[in-house]
Amino acid sequence: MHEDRPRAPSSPAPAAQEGGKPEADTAPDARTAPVPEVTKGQHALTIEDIARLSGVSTKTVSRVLNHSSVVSDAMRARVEGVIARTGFVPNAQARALALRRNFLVALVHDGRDRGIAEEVEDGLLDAMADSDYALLVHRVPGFSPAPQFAPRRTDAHAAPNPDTVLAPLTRFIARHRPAGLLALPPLSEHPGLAEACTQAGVSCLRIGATRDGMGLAGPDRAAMAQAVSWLVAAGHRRIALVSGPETGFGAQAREMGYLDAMADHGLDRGPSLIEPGDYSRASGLAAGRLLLELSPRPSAILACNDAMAAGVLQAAHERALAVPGELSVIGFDDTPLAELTAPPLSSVHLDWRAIAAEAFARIVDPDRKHPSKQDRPLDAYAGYRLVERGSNAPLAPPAPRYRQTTRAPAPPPGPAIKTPPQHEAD
Amino acid sequence: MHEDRPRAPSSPAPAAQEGGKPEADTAPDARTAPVPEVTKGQHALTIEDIARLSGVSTKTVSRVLNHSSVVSDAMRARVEGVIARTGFVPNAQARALALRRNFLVALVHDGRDRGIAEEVEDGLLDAMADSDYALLVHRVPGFSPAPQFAPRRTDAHAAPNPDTVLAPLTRFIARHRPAGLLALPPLSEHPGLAEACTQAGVSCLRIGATRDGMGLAGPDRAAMAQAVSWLVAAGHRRIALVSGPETGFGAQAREMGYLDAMADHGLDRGPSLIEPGDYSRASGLAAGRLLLELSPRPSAILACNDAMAAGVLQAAHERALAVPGELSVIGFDDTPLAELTAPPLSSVHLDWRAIAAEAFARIVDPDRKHPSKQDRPLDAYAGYRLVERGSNAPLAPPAPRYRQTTRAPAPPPGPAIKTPPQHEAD
DNA sequence: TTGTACGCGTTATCAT
DNA sequence: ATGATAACGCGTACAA
Repeated sequence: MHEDRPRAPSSPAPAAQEGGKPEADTAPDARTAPVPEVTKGQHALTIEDIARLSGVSTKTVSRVLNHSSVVSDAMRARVEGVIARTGFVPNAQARALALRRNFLVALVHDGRDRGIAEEVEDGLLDAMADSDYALLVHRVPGFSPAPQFAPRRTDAHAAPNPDTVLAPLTRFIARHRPAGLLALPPLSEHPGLAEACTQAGVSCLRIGATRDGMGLAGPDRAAMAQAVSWLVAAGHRRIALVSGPETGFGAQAREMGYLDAMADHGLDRGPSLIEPGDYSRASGLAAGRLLLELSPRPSAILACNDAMAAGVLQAAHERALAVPGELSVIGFDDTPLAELTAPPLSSVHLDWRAIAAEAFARIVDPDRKHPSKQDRPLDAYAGYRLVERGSNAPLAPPAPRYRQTTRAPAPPPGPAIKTPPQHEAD
Repeated sequence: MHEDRPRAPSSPAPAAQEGGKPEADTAPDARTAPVPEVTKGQHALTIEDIARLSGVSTKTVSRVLNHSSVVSDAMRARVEGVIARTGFVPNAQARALALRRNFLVALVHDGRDRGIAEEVEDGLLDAMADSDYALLVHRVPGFSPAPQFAPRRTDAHAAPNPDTVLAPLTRFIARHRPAGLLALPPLSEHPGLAEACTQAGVSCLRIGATRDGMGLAGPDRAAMAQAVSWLVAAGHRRIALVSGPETGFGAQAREMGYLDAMADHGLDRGPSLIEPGDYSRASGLAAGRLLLELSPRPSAILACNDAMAAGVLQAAHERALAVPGELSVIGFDDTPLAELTAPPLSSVHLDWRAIAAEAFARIVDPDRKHPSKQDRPLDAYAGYRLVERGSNAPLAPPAPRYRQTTRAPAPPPGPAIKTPPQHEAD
């Protein structure tokens, strides 16, 4: 940074003088002599130190570290003993440089839709917990599917000004060279993303349904269809949907699931029962207001994510509608916020953590890294289930005449979180 | 990884043959010949390529990259032109190795209290957006202050089994060598954290108030006191508090702010008005239930974070208490979830993003990196304000019969989000 | 002001 | 099965 300047006042002393770190300086032989085995707080240990302490070459230590199958057991035990005693940890940067393969996984999002971001991040951290990998979190400006950044509507398929998202992302990749990249929706739906990553030499995993069908998606369509069926089984007939942005492919899958099930049950699925949102709470509130004004009011509203469902709850609150007494509300994704609403939100749980774990596995495992196998649907891995909290209930048996005051007959007291018939899609 | 094994089927071809990347192989001179200037999709460009393309030495390119002040303008222009044309980006790992200083900032948390984690993470990403740095997110097992992990209560000052948190963290640091480490509460209150980081050679910034007063804290105490004063000005007299875990120093600061203000206003601050929580929604719900059973019911409840405030909202919902009509609820931290509750939660906004930005600045800026200057209170940087959403209101004008007082003449109605007198603590 | 030789910590090649 | 040597990409000391 400040090379060639008169004098940098930061580091008090040159690193070479800091500790007693032995280096092959002029007379390497003199260094085989007494050296404190556990050199704490001084300069970091290197593989060379371990080699010297073990009386072997650096390459042998390297082999031990990399679990090479050719080292003899005796040698392995000796080296591992020294490593354990000294607490040596190999330097990830140096390994990355030599291997041309970094021990970083990048999670890339656009700063919105935090709900599933948390789930995926947690799942990744779980998966990486005992590995050598670390998690890089990166944010890019965000692109069209989100309405507030879409000044003018263009063809949904058109690449929306690739420079603002792809160019910075490419620079990020080139700079830090992560082993793999995980893109979160809606970024994962960016048309040029996969190719940009491939060109930059990192394997790209996209989370969520994508238009090319290669995203790491959960069974969105089936899950939403099942949610409708559950409501129907609970006596609901007039079931509305707050859909996602029509530019989003994942949102489309969920909407299709709704349409599937409504058709299967022979229910009215007129357009008025579907209000589009943009995954934000505000849009859910707006949609909820509209839906609750419908002439025969829906007795249940499904939302394509939890934030919009929270907005629907708010709309119900505004109209003094009892939830779940007079209105059932069900969200989607089962994000942490679902248990923070009042009442706690029932939600369709998709196992984003498992999907994240699978993504990590594909990045790390050379076999799965093969282009033909990576970044494709994951239906086999992730199930779904309805997590019932308190925002849904069976339709009250006594059909309401005009304003029959037979208030919700004390819904059956059950456990706060009930998980009815788990449907593992496999 | 798979060295010495018979044959690794992963990489189809040795890297050396992949592209036309010129290397000083046997006859370096032959390579000065025609080379496509923009070599896309092939092997990554190095500083050497840029040097050759610009007709200068690698060191000159390095100087340009590092904004050294000794390069001539002509030379700088030439090199920068080539860099821009080729889209070259320096390899962070190689720089880290040479500089012995990594371009990573680690954000470390224990997996809970996601609210402020998001804010801090966003603030960091903002601050790092145009820098060479990247954000590493790491999770450690979590330690005592959180009740569910505290099997038996010991002295709050005692180090709670350092091995489970410090040892893995030390390994993480040794492995990835971040330039700096940001610890989130409650991890930031871990007694041995700062020393462990210092020993490992990374600068450690702790977010939130710490017992030694060196954490990067906001004006928690003053902000909470002000929150009480705002409620008093709105006519409230019976104001309850859902406090944080008494082992947490940050939570203590907030509770003290409450006590300060209650005393200043000469109000009852008996222990029954304070219910302890653990920052979880469930604890807020439990505390809310208790507080709402009090004989003269509190007209306002403050919570030490937003999640607990959400629990209080739920408790009010259970008792069919109108919020804010019959009960005002105010949260703390102003996290994203505040606008997802019903009604949206008024909350005391602490500028965690600014605090995160300051933390990053201290990590990057060599001047601030000096031990005597780093990791100390930040009152001067962060202000606070009350973000009014919809969960608080003036006490209903029809005053109680006995205590007829001319208090609080219906504060002026304002916009949904009002930021009353900003108090910059400086 | 610019270039040369070497070090950073680790792994791969090729010998033994 | 193990070891010497040369990369990996970039920065620095020192020379020019």
